[in-house]
Amino acid sequence: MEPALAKPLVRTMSAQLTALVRARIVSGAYAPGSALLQDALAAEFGVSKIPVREALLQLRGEGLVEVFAHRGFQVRALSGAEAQEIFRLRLALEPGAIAHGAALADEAERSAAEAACRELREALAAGRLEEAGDLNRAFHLSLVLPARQPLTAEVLDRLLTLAQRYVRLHLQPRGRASRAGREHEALLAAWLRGESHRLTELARAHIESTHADLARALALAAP
Amino acid sequence: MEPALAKPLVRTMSAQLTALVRARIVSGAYAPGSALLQDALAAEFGVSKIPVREALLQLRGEGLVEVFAHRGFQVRALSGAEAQEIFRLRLALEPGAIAHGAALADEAERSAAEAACRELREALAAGRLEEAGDLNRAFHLSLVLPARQPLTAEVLDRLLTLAQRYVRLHLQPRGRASRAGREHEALLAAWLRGESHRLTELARAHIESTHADLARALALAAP
DNA sequence: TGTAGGTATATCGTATACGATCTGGCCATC
DNA sequence: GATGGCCAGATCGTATACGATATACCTACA
Repeated sequence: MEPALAKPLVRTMSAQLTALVRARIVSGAYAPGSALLQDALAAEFGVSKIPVREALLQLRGEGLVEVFAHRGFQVRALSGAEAQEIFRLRLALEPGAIAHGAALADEAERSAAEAACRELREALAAGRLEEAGDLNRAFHLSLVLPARQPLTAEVLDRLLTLAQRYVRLHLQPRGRASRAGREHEALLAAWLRGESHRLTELARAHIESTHADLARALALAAP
Repeated sequence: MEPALAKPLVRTMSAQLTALVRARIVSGAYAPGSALLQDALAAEFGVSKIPVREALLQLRGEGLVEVFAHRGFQVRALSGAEAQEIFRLRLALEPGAIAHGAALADEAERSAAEAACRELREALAAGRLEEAGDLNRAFHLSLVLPARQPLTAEVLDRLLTLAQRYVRLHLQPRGRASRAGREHEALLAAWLRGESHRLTELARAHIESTHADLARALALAAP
């Protein structure tokens, strides 16, 4: 994978296509359940089917795409049950990882986290909701990466990416953005101070409040 | 992915190759760090490079293979740090998932878990260590699958697969197998009785003891 | 009129072929 | 004698091409 950890492989077509198609799925440009035709995508991007297939298979591994042998690929459908799982898994992993990150962060990583928080705040203030999803993920990751646990970071990165499609659904509510913003500031402050216990508590509360907002939005949207 | 959840896709070459190469990596037939040449593998299996590439990319997503653009694939190296992470993640996820599974298992799933435990025990008793790794993973999964949390099951399946290469390293010690066997029996008994609290405790203890044995073996093996 | 079977078409999965990229060694230069 | 650039070989990544598979429609028949 590499939703955001992408260091290698950016020199190949399939890697670029992976990033592009992932962005379109996460942003909703490719709707849940819609078909992803290899020939059509290849023609659209001006490449052959092979890098397209490799990209789609990669995204299948990330849980964004579903594949049916000899019948094609489609964007994975959303479901309340999956959302439950994503947030349950994040609750189990993220608070601890953030606390670890706080304990081990060096100066560069600390200012990177501050920068990520600021960029997210500014994007929300400017109403750039399109960027907000990626910036939110980047901020959360910036708190985790200093823990130097690459496998944990990768799992969390995937979960954050999966969560994005759901979070998008309830970003509209007026109050949501400002509350999330306050929670982010508090989280960052405790992280910078290394208040381990308070930090895990804040992280837990933030994930839970996000999930609660989402559950409410889903309940309103779907009968 | 589908180390063991493989329902679809078994009708394609790349899916079969994925399973085959995965088995060879997990069993140690392809040693950590060794190169995986596309042309050589294609020739060996009598297919073209394309399904080979797809299989290797899939295994990269599972964390068993590493890829360097334009330089090829290799079996991922082992490291004590990664082992730490794997077991830390399992500790965070598996006890809860097993407890959920116990609460929701139907009759068929209960006997499937019993069967998986028995097969593992018999393989160990017969000294069939090659099969033991897969059977151990299957047993752990059989406790989790009834929770009907596919994403959680997939994450755990991947972690169990990653763990296999490390566990193999310390399966030799005489006492290990019998202690693991006792732990499995106790785990299964509590699971069947639905003793949620005791169950999570047993699961935690089992994962920790496996990890402790491994850490000791690694300390002995590597300076 | 409803259902089973066969055929056409679209799409997939893989083989073949080829240009692109990397590595290692040789030679020129400092 | 060490350093830096060039060349050859091997390997990779992708385009093209083709056989394989599934779906949908259409026909024949109960």
